[in-house]
Amino acid sequence: MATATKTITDGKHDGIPPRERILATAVELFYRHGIRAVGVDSIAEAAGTNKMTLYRHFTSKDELVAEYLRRLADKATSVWGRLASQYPGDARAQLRGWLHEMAAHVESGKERGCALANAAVELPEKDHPARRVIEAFKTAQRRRIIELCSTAELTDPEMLADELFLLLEGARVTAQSIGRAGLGDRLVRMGEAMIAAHDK
Amino acid sequence: MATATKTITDGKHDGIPPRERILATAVELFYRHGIRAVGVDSIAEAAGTNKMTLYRHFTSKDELVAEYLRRLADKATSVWGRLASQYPGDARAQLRGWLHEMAAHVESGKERGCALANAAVELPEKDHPARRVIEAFKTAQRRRIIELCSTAELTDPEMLADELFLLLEGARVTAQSIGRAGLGDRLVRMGEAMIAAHDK
DNA sequence: CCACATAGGTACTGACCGGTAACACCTATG
DNA sequence: CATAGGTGTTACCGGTCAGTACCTATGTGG
Repeated sequence: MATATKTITDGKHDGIPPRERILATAVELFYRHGIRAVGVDSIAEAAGTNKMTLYRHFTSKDELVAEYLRRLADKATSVWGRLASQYPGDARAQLRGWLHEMAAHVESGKERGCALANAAVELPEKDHPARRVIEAFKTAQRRRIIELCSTAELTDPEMLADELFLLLEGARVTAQSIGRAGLGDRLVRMGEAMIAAHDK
Repeated sequence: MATATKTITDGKHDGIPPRERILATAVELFYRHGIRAVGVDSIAEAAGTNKMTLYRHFTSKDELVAEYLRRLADKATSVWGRLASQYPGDARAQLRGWLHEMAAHVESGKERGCALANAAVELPEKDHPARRVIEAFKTAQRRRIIELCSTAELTDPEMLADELFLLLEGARVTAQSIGRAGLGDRLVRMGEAMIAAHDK
């Protein structure tokens, strides 16, 4: 089991500091196998270091998990800026761009759902440090979509935003049970139809 | 930890056979705390029995998990029959009835998402016995909704069914991260709007 | 050249996990 | 009354888990 998971940050840790290697490895392993399924030992080893060094950078596994989610949340949040600069001043194009991007992402390769949502399933204890990260991210995400629908001057923006938000959340869970064949295209069609239905 | 989880099937196991008590306890504990978080020992103890008896009825924990999911899948499937007899010959009423029921369920009490979907998140190994149960249930569920939309003579039944299906799947995951305050009402509004949009 | 911080390595603790062996019990049926 | 099958109880196995103690590099800045 230990030898089964090969080094992630590999070659020979090219001057990348251990904390970074550990986090990159955590992103890979936690997402792929689940948080509870991956031990800190496996992460340390796959990151080309050891448990002691891991515990010098993270006070506990729970904290490592929280950091792991924080990292993914930041990455997911960054797309809004990219879309804003890609379609400046065009809120609706940004919204549709997000829909298309998510649809492609859901259907592509190694999708295993939203890491934040998955973590919420795996960690029901409501005082877990990861909980704050998850709730903050999802709430912000929803707010952003509402705002986008609003500035795009679509009717009933909050309802449309919820429809789109839940549609995509649903798609990402469902991909894990039913599968993701053709899901991307269907997602785009449904999303576009919802947006069109809220055109003024 | 052992003493923390009190007996589920309690009073004094009123002639209920151990297998039944174990399964009932598994439904409770697996759903509430997650599958990986609950040991077979806890289940046996909370069921007022012990590990040996548990293993006399289930060949492994994985099999117990599969049975636990099978039980919930059957229960969820049974509502279709109930709705059919409640609104005989009226497919659209059955569909709307399902929507309302799910909305109420999502907002109510101790919702922690769909047990089947949660299990898919917790058990990514694709050869796990639970996987077959999950996939079969979700596929059948989707098919049933498509068929209902179809016989209700709504336009583009497959797309509408997917919209409703993903909307509710999304709602159940989201309830675990953002929370479920007011979600039921919003769910009904969105679902009704989707159905209305597919009226001929 | 030394001091100090950071990293790697090994070995350990104590708890828990899934699963099994051996044995005592209790009840129902012959 | 005898026997048999389902049940309860205890103890154990090997493995893994999160977390820590301790010691040895290695490198960097004074």
